Amino acid sequence: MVHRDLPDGLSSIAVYCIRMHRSSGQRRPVSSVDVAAHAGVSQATVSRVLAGKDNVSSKTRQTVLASLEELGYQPNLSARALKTQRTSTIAVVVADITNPFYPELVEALSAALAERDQMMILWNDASTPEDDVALAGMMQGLVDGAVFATATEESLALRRARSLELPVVLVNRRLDQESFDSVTSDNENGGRLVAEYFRNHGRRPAVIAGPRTASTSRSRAAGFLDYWESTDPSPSPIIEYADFSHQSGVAFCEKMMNLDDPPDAIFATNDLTAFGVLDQARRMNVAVPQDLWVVGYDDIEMAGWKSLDLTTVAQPTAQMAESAVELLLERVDDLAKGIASVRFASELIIRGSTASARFAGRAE
Amino acid sequence: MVHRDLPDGLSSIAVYCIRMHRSSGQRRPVSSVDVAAHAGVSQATVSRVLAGKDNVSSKTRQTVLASLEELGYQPNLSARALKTQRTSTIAVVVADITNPFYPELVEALSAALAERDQMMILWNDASTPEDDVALAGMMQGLVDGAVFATATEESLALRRARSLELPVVLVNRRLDQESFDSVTSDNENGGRLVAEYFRNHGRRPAVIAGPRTASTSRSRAAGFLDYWESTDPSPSPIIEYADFSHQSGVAFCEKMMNLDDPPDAIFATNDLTAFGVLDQARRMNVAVPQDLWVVGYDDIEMAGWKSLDLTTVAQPTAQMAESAVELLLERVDDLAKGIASVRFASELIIRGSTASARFAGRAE
DNA sequence: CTGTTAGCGCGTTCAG
DNA sequence: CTGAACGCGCTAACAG
Repeated sequence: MVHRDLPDGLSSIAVYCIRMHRSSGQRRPVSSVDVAAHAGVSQATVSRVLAGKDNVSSKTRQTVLASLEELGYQPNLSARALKTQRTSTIAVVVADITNPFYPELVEALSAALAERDQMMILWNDASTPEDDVALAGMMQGLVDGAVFATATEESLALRRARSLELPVVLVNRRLDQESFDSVTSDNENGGRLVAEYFRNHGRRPAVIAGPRTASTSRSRAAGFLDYWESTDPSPSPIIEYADFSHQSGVAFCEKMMNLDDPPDAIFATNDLTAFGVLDQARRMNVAVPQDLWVVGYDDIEMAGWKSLDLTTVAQPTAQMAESAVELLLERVDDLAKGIASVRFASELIIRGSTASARFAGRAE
Repeated sequence: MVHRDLPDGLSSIAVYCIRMHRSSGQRRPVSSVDVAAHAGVSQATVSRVLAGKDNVSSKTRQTVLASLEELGYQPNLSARALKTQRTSTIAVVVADITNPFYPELVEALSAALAERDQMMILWNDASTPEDDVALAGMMQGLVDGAVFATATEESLALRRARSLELPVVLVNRRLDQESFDSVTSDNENGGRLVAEYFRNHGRRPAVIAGPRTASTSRSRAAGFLDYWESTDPSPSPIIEYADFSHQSGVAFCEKMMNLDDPPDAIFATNDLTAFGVLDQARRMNVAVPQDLWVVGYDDIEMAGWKSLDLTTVAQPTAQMAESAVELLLERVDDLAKGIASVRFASELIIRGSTASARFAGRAE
């Protein structure tokens, strides 16, 4: 420990020494007070240097920076948060991280947050309802806001967030009443693109959607059906609402292929379910795309794998994440600002699970 | 606000009213002081009730609980952390969340942590090196410990953690020098099982491993090669170290199939890479399993899909996560306790990418 | 330009 | 059994 003559820093030095002494057993991390004592300045000055304020002489600044370095100081974030009422931490709420769409979204969110020096707490909402308590606790003073990637109308967590007036943004999903900022892609149009594609190729499709409670399911299915019905008065395609799992696709495909007059195209409102459809088709020796076209939604990376090679609708995940984080941080700064809904365009990506790209050209 | 006659609570009440007043613009969350004022007790008593101490009369306890409920009190976790030096938050460090093995592990960790009332901060280590600074910051007072799922010898983050004396446990991977608790499955034996399986079926294999810096790659490959070389003095199989990506499998398979004397079996030390091998085989019209056997490692869920149907080595992910969390929390309680290495058994799961299960019976 | 002071909300002595 | 007082480490307002 450096010893200096100080005008009035004695008390600080005393504190420092005491701390050094009792530290024998359990070393405590170095605090800004320790640094101040070491540098022979007041703790406030250390704080100023840390904050990069300009009202510090360059000489003192050097001294402090040296002490900072030498002692290996790291700010205590809890203390800072307590004082500033800002944690620089954002919660990301996801229902099922094993659905491979979400890791891609989470990664994009993680990058967008890191870029803005925010930490990320991942909350797995799939768990039991009593987690609600923990969730509320978490939100109180632990995070500045939350990104919900799997919002449903009846989500407990979301209601909690609202009652706590926690800044929230919804990505991917949205709610009927626009009480939160949201970032989505144009799901209606995505569904419409698929319907149009099928229609132009004379296909007779069926649809396997996710749960009705998810806006993505509803919008994608609605976009599909609206187009379909508007272009042909004949009976609507079979549509079933299930969940977003692989198994749903398996079960639906089996059911369809066992019909007397099976459809020759299946639109799944997410890729994971579409993979289930592909799997079951393979198991039942139904040739894809000759006897069955399969289209998914999300364009997750696996959709491009040769073994799956799935035609699907792409959304700009990275941009959506970026936009969501931006919106959220704006709301953290100003809770009262107007609600924004950002919507990105979606795009049909044609692969081997439908006609070859060559034929698909006729789609438009 | 309920009004009561209080012996000495006046000052508290005053504080409470002031807060109510200036809250007009920006409502602040209710604190334990607010609750105390409302219940007509001291803040200390509220704290005692919250902590479930027994030295509170049941009458006061009722009053306080009622106020707690009525005001919708939520403890401020930053303040608690500052006081107790415990955040009840654990960092989970992962290199590449889009590798589908990790979401499964993360989910298991998330469940194990939730069960013990711990929050989870997800840290994506894949990012740039300057994140190291942020990482260090994060660890200082923000988390009680960290689970590293992707430890390599030269990991900056890990070195940081060590220098901060942050409690750490490694899952899945381990380091050469045993300076951290670790939980792995028996990777050597997993590799051995695959080698034995190939040997018993007269296959001439090649191996595509992950990076040398990852213990999983090394152990799995070593287990494979050790067995292979101990049972036959002829030239060792071709082995290549790459990364854990899908693309590595694609590239390796292409290279192998273009050899004059191509191998008729490929062992990839993780499933994602094995899928790449399968994809490329399909692209090159190499029949699996007739002309090429493919085996992966991890047994992620997709390995069981009909379109992929991959023979692989399974490890008990959930148990590993459980064990890791347990070990970590023990160390949080006692930083000085001895280092533990837990190792789980691994198991060969035979699917369609090698012989059918019927033939595979001969493996043992 | 710098030091002193006052809390942020909570847990924990120490009196009574 | 309960209340007053203190301090965790930090930021910010106020003096000088």
